[in-house]
Amino acid sequence: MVTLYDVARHAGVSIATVSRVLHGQGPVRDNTRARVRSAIDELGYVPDGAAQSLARNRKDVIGLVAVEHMGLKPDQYDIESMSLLFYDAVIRGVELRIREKNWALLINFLREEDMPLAMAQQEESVQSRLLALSGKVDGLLIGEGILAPQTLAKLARRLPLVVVAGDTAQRAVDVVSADNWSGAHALVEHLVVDHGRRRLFHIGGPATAPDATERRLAMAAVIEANPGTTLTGSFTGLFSVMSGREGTLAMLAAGGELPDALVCANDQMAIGALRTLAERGIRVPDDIAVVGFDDIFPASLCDPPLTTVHQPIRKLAEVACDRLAERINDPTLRPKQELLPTELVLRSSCGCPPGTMERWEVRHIARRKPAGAPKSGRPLAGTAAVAAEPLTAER
Amino acid sequence: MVTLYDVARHAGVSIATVSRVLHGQGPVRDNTRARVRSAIDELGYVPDGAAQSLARNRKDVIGLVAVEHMGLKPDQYDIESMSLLFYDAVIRGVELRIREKNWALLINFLREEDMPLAMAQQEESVQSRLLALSGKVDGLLIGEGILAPQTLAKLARRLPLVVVAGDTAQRAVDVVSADNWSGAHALVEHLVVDHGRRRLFHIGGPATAPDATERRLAMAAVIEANPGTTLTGSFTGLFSVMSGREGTLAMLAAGGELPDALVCANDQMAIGALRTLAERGIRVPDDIAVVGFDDIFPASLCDPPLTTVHQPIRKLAEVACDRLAERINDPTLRPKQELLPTELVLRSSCGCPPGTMERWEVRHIARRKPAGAPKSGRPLAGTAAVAAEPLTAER
DNA sequence: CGGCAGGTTGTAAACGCTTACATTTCCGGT
DNA sequence: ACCGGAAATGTAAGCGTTTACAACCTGCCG
Repeated sequence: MVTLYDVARHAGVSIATVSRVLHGQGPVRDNTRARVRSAIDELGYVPDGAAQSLARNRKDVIGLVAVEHMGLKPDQYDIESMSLLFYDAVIRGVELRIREKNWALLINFLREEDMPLAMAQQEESVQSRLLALSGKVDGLLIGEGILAPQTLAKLARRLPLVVVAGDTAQRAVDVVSADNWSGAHALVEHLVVDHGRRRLFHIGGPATAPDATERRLAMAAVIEANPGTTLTGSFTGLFSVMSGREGTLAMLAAGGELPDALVCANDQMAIGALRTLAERGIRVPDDIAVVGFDDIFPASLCDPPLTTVHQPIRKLAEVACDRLAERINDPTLRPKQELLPTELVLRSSCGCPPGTMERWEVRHIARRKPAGAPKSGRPLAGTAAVAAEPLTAER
Repeated sequence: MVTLYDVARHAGVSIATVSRVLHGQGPVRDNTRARVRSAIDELGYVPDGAAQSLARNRKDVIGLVAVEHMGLKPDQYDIESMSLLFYDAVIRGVELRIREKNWALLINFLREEDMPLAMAQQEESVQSRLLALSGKVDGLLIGEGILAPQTLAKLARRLPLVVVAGDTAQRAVDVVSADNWSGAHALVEHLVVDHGRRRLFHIGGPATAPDATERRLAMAAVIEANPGTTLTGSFTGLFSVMSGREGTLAMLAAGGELPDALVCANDQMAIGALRTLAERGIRVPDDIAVVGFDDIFPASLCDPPLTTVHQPIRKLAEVACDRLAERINDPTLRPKQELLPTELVLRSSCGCPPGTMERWEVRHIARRKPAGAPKSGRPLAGTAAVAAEPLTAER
């Protein structure tokens, strides 16, 4: 390994001078600089990142922790077919932003097998993974509601930390999220008010996902605000295409009259639903409307194109990075929670004529706290508002 | 910041003892261990990664450099709609593998704006980015044919390095790729032999992408081997949905009889083609067959479902990580090139009856070197075999 | 009771860099 | 020539770990 000393010796100067040349600061005579430069590339010298970090007391690396919901059996995890797309876009957005700052990005996935919130032992293992990670970075971007709030707060005390796409009710840490509630509210309202769909079925996300909870609560709010509208049933999925299929099958198995609309907590599940309905010969949107959330790439490709809510992922990433940078600069900052506006994307799976496809920015809607909002220790479970309705297909 | 010294003082021992407790090696009396342990979590101590790396002389971090082809204008880069999916899956696969080794993953995207191979100045900037990166990692996984072979070889001399999805003709470095040639060969042969499609149009990938070149050459080989088969034209795209659209429009603009089949170098472009054809009222596969490559998630969702070639991405990632680990252990190893088998995925866009959808593993096909194989300095351009055919729509 | 082998703990030297401070060199003005 | 000060360069002290080696116990045997 070539070190500063080698370069210095080769150029006949001291290591301080080499360092000065490397960083272009401090006065160096032109011909010295030239000598050092040529020594550097003759030897192929590259500064050691670890040593630099140690000396500078900063690493210029931030970490991103993404959460992945998966089937119960670890071996069901099928990378090839299950790009979640949301975090993929977040990763790209973050990378795009931090390269301007000359930082590097360390990524880490937390899969559900890693984090059944129930099992203390595994929670421990997640924590130790995060601690190890935290030794290698200057700050952490952390997805969703992986960790119990107190754990999060504890981690935040040790390390600059911004929660991405998490629960903005969290007041002890920085959070940047899309406005899931308003988006979902606008979406369901569109179904109910504009298309007159009254009988709704919900395929929700995992209880551990705060965004899924937001969407569920928004749906409940619309139902409550529109007499005559009912939730005919719901199903709790894992955000996967397969979950969408299972939820749809559960809905059909319940028998009775078909609901007017199927509201899925994300696009993957909506896609699973579309395919399952197509197999059964059920027409969308004629027999039943289907909507998703996220506006992932394939959403515009299905048949019919999926009405959904667009998440401002790039913006999300940018804001999160900037917030993290601020916090790294000044760890004493008061935590902020920021909600980014979402957009309704009307395609035809909701009943809109094909080609509507305009995007409407969803204005933030002042959110009325649901009456039965849970104040429990396990945060964000918050199914209360919906669970009050009869559930025909609960898992 | 809490250091080893703080812990040592707090526990009334020396830093060496604390270090021993941390790593469970070297004999430590039980009650000392307990004292240290409790000091550690009272103080919330976490070892500093930089200092560890420096002392241990290894970083336990590897880098992944992904290549992204994009529109000419940087601001066309639209994260939300343009997850490339291939590297997303690679990232997941790599992360899954290296976590077993307790390594971390540093990711870096090289976008085309970063690397117009023509412009020496920018090539410089890419190199400096890679050098900076190389100071922070123990080894590098590097995508595709980003760098000129000599640059790659130079980098490989400094740092353990494995090329992922690159050109296996490269003999100076480790390469792990899917067998693009055999996959594309089997796919096109299926169109020609099984479905009797004779007049083919090609929408290819960027000249800088070795996999695109492989696919193009395989197609040329099938055409050459089957008299009566012709290439009616081709278009060079950027692997994006939009490119697929443009290619299709170019094909249509050329006028004359519609080709029998449209062979796209990846699924995104095939999807763009499908949508464009649908708009024009052209039926697939009745009027024209369309096939893609990669088998990304949305490929099974389009209408009609896309016949394509499945890439063993997870396997690719695993093998690449293992190879890198070997090389890190022993940098003197002779470079190996490995080709992973691909699978034909027959859906209905090629003319197969719906529901065929079996996967056939594509056996490796002994590849006959194309006659006009370029030995030029600019590697992998290799359009020769196809360029011999008349091109109705070249860009 | 001395000595010795283990087991246990402490000391100090790296690791490769940055940077405050000390030292030398250079230059123009007298 | 000489001097002062600015410019250029060198010296050395960290940064927080790991780890070879030295030093110290402890208890047991002779």
